[in-house]
Amino acid sequence: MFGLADCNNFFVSCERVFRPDLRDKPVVVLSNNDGCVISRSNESKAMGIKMGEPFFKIRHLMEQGKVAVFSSNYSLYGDMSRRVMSMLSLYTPHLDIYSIDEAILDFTGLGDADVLRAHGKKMVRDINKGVGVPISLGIAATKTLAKMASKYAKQYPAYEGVCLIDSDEKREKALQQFPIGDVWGVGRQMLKTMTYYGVRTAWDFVQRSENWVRREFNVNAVRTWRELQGINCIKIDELPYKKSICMSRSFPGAGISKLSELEEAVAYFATECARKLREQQSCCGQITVFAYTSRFRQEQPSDLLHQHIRMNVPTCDTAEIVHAALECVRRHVVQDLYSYKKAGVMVWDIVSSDAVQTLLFDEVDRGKQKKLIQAVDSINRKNGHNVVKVATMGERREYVADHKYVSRRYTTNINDILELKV
DNA sequence: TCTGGGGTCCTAGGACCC
DNA sequence: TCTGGGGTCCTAGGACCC
Repeated sequence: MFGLADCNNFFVSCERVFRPDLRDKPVVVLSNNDGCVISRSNESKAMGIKMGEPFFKIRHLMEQGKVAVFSSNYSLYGDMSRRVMSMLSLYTPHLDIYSIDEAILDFTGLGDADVLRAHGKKMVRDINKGVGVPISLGIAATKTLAKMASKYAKQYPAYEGVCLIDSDEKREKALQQFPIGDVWGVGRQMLKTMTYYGVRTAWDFVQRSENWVRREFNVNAVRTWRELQGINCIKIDELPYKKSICMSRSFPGAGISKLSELEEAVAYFATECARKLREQQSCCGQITVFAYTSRFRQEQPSDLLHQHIRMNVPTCDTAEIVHAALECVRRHVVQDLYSYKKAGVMVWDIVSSDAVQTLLFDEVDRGKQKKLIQAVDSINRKNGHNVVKVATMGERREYVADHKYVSRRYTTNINDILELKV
């Protein structure tokens, strides 16, 4: 049996831990640049605020005091996530962290349904008490079913946060009431096809033949189809390292028009990618740079920059990656008449640092380079992020723009710690 | 005026091999 | 009516997830 633990309205819940006055109030958390809504409390969902809704469309609600708004505070959410995960790991011999707010627990051999339910309820209570974040736990024979169960656990308060699917009868009932579009693995495109064929619930879906599923969709859909019938076939890999790393941002206001500004941003993104590569002891073989103008501003000239470079030898060296990224920018004709709203750097074709294929006629002294990187990393670790950096990055420290409603970093910055007045 | 960011996996089609 | 057969590897694009 698997347990799927999902934090309810995670970012909002994190904010509420330090703002108990907002417990039963409508709350939303915004994306970078205060762009759009990415987390909603149940109360804001009930008000009809949609996931991904642009902030400007609901600003009036905030101004009327009807909804509390927060900019995203990833230092806080990341730290709260670590706390939740570390508590979750106490309740299973094996924990797979699936995302910032979700994890899969292996409950194999832990006991019968009653034991599991009691175990799960204790876990949910303990985490609520220990971290302050509400959790929903679904338990079933497959991960897809457990995910479905966790949604039921969230939906019905009587379950006290835990829903268990442990018999064919329960599975059948659960499938019959579950909209097909809410099934894990069914996205927008698949939903369209399903609707066309009159498949409305998860139950309708499993009534179809395997051949039909394979014909209309692909092997992933077949896996989902099997999982819904209790056949375990989705493996969540704990990848030792990421296969691609991307760093990108939207620019606020009119965006960026000057080549020099675009270069600064790209140099910064490339620096961060290189740092993340080294963090997981890996090197990248290829580098992609992209930038584009607003897709919402039809009347302005539009442009798409998309260039990539293959490295002779996989690298994690900041200077080398920045250099390649800037080369990508310079290959493209950047004109002042374009306002780039978003840009980013992606590094991929990633290999482990100790498995790099070297080049016989390599022109770079990699030993020397390595020493330099280590020295720079060690200075930056001691003295702060990017204290030593490539000059192209300019004076700007980070590309976070508007975050007017950001909360304090209560748990990760000593200056932001809560003060109690007695 | 204002519309996020970061990932993985699969597939089709082309280039190549014998 | 007819066009050989069987492979691998690579890549771009599209699907999905949070």
